[in-house]
Amino acid sequence: MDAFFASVEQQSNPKLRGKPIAVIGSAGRTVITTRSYEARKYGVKTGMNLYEAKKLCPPLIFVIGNNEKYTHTCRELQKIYLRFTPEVEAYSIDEAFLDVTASHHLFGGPEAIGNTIKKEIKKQFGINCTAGIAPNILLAKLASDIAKPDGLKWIRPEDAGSVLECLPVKELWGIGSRFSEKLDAMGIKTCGELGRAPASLLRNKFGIIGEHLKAMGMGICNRPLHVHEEDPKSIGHSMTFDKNLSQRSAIEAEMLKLSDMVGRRARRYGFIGRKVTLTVRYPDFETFSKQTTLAGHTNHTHEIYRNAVSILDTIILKNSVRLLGVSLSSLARDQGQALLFAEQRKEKALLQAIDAVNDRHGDFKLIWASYLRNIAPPRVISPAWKPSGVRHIGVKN
DNA sequence: TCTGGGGTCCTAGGACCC
DNA sequence: TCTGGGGTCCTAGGACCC
Repeated sequence: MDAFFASVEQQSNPKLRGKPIAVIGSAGRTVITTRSYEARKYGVKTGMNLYEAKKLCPPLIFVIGNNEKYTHTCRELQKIYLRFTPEVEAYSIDEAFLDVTASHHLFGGPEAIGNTIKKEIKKQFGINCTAGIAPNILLAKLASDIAKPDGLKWIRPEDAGSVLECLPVKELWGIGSRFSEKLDAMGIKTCGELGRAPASLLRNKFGIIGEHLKAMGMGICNRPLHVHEEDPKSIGHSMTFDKNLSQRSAIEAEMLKLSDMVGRRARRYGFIGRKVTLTVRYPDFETFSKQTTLAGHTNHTHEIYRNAVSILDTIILKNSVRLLGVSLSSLARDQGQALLFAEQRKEKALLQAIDAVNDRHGDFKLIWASYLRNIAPPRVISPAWKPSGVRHIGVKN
């Protein structure tokens, strides 16, 4: 989708159409999540703080994101894609890969599919999207980037070389600012140059990734579509506070809330984890994390919390805290293993009862009193949200 | 009205084992 | 008259993505 969150907002509120708008979170400290094409002309970028954006674009209108609208639209979009092929990977909340190798002839070719999907989305939701067609997803992503907004581009195998020859390496999916700087320092600026660079040189400099880089420069990509949701590697939550925290009690209350959110999501999707990671960010943005490995797996709120606190006990905080994060990793599926101790069985029963209440009446309806004062309004949804699996968070089914 | 939140993968050093 | 080679797991940090 083109400027997905912003387009949805402009569609649902006609007064916003044709104007520079930016979708933001409701928290005190928030950034631009998506900006309309009208705002892009002024140089407003994703990740910018509001002050900076307003300075660049004085008429900019801030709109607090509405997660339900975006997730609902996302799910409806999946239905459209599935009319053309079962091979659909929901890559993020506004992006999907469709493998139409086996089905395109039924619909008049890939271009016809792209155009039909574009029309159908425009008709149903009033929003624009861009389709990229190519022999692999690296080039399909590139094609859609080139064709944005409201476009359709087909990079045929025989055209890949000429498209890539003069393209800056940074334009490729997987090459960010760091790699592009390092490549630049080696005299490699374009994909053409990257594709021709000696494999040994890239390997010495970047290890295994160096070989991937060369392949990318040549437009080669063998990544298959992830049609079926894969088991997650980690489940985590983090939060930037409106005001930096310095009191230990306030920090612990936030850690309990984050541990509860993590545990609840793990329980909902049937995962247990063996590593707990605590992330801390200071006001100067220095950020670090520490993790601990548990004796066994868990998804119990207080076991996650206790381990996070034990990590905190090993840290001498040198300043107040801007952000805290709690994450559970080394995940396994919860096979309902018997719990050894009566205390654990009791806690499990308690958590099941709490989860049942919250499933029925909404998140945070039944919580621990120690973080009662910490319930913040929901943050704007991560664009990496997926319509199924554990990334499906914070929104009612 | 200074800088969000959700992830994945890779690296490199150290502990530990046989 | 100096100290191998194979491996696993753990940890912290960095790069990338939406």
